[in-house]
Amino acid sequence: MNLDTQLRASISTAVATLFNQPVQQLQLQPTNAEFEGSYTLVCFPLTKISKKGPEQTATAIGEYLVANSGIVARFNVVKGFLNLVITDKVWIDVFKSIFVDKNFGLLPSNGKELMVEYSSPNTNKPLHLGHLRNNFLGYAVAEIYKALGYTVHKVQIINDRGIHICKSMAAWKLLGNGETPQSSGMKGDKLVGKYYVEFDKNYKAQIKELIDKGVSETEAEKQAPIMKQAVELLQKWEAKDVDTVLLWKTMNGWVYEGFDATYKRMGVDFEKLYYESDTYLLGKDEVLKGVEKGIFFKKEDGSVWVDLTSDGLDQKVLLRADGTSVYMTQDIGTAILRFKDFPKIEGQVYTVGNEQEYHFKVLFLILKKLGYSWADKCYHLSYGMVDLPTGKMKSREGTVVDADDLMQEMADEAEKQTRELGKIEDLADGQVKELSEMIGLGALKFFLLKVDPKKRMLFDPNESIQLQGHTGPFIQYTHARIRAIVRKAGSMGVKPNENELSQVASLEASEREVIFMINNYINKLNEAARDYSPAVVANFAFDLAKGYNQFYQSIPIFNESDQAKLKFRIAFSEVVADVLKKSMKLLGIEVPEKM
RNA sequence: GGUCUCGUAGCUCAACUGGAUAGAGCAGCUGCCUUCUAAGCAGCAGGUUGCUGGUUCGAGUCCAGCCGGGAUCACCA
Repeated sequence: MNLDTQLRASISTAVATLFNQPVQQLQLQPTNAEFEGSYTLVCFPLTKISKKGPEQTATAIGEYLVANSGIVARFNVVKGFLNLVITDKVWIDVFKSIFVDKNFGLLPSNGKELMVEYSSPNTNKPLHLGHLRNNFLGYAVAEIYKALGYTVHKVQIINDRGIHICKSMAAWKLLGNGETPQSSGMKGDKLVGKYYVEFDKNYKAQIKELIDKGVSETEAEKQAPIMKQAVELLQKWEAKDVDTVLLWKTMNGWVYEGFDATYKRMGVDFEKLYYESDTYLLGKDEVLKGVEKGIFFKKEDGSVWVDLTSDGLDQKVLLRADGTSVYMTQDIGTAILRFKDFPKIEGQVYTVGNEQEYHFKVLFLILKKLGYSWADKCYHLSYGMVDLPTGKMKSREGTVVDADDLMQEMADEAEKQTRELGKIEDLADGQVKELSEMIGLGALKFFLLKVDPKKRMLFDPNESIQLQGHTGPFIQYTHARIRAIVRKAGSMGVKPNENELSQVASLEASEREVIFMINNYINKLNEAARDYSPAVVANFAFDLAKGYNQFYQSIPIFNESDQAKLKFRIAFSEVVADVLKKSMKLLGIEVPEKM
């Protein structure tokens, strides 16, 4: 049985026996480093039923546990805090059960299914730093749920239609001279992005020209020829004009080739792709049904609205006066479609920036009003913006950090630092590249994931490229160093086995602490899943690596003459490496055997 | 203006959801490589948790009011 639950059960029995009262909630927490013990019971809440002071209550429980539980060696009481020392035998048993469990950290299927949407870019420009946070977050959340036994469907909706792509198309037609990724050697998404920028430049120039001629600004924005062409392309596209659709397909195709390369390097994947061009007409029927049922209402001009004022929100349009859909309508339709495609999912997670919080609040309310019970299980994984030291990223000011460029810079920097440290002598060329990629991306992913998703964060390039301290490479390094120990043990013929582990009589403090952390791994995964926060896992991995390094530095493993202890420490090291690897894997970060 | 959100060491972030003397990393200073990888470890220094009240055994955390950032309130997506 799990030590946690065992301890809780013992305490419950103690309280029930001593005070003749059932317990409600036990407040059990890790003991602060300054006191002896591993678990601490907060006794203030128990004084009501014990009818004694906090110290006496704690002492009574402590004495009972030492006498009866079989797992508590001794205790100390500081104010109302009961610090419990668990016997080393119990810790060794805990470790043993983890050591023999080859699937430790991976729960068996719980039969539940979940959908996670992330990425969901527009197809008119390349992916940037903001998308990286989005993708790493969505991917990691999906992986964390998988580890907890869920079947997870990763999806995205690609915004492949609309005025934005028509702008790139208009500029390409006008200025492209038939340029293609092949003819220019440019990555497809970059090429289309280039024409999006071209559009903007020309558009601005044309507006200025018109204003100089005395046209008003709002009028100039409409009259600019290049904008007129973009709008015309959008209309033609909606009318399924053959040439326009062909150009649209071609240019989107370029973008997808580019995206695929970027996703591959990022290490993310998707089970199913939804395209806005397929779904943008969905939802209208649902809205009309809603009107019949009286959930929505129609205004005189024919537009359809939902009234959310009783929920503290506003009125929101769902169909325009001309009967066409808006973004919300489409999202209603897509949500319903997804539950038809995957009937067993119990909910959806939308990984979308926090500027759309209002939108999702409204969406989920509407779905609930329409009678879909799963609306309660839809969650907007709302993450904060990534700021640069210079402020916000702005495409117009050219301060956008490109995803491909950034990944390359990280890998280059990793290689540079690896060379400086003189660590590549025993590696072949190909291995250097592979290692640099692993370290560079590890640094980047960890940097973006270690922060609570909900909070906006600062991306300082100089800091992100750091490979020491609170970083991914620190954890990768710890893993590699442990693997070197395990290899050495193997070559010496030291092979730990289950039975010998019990021959160890006592543990060092650093060993106890690390076992405590490993034993807490599943709790941390649950916490991360509950909060949709990979940062919990990232910080767990960091703490574990740090804890192990303290052990490593204070105890020279191979100096140990006691064979049982030596073998225990090899097994112990192996398990730490394994848990580091597994937890990092959930973040999409690989760990090396050597570095 | 309404709603939401954030404010913690010089900087970047934690704080197990109300618990003990608020912790890490970076930057700064001091030690530790003839023994398993120093991308490491140990230590020093750094704080009125934006401000003022309130709730209680106990508040960075909950409530109210200020101050200061940000987001959002389209027949855009």
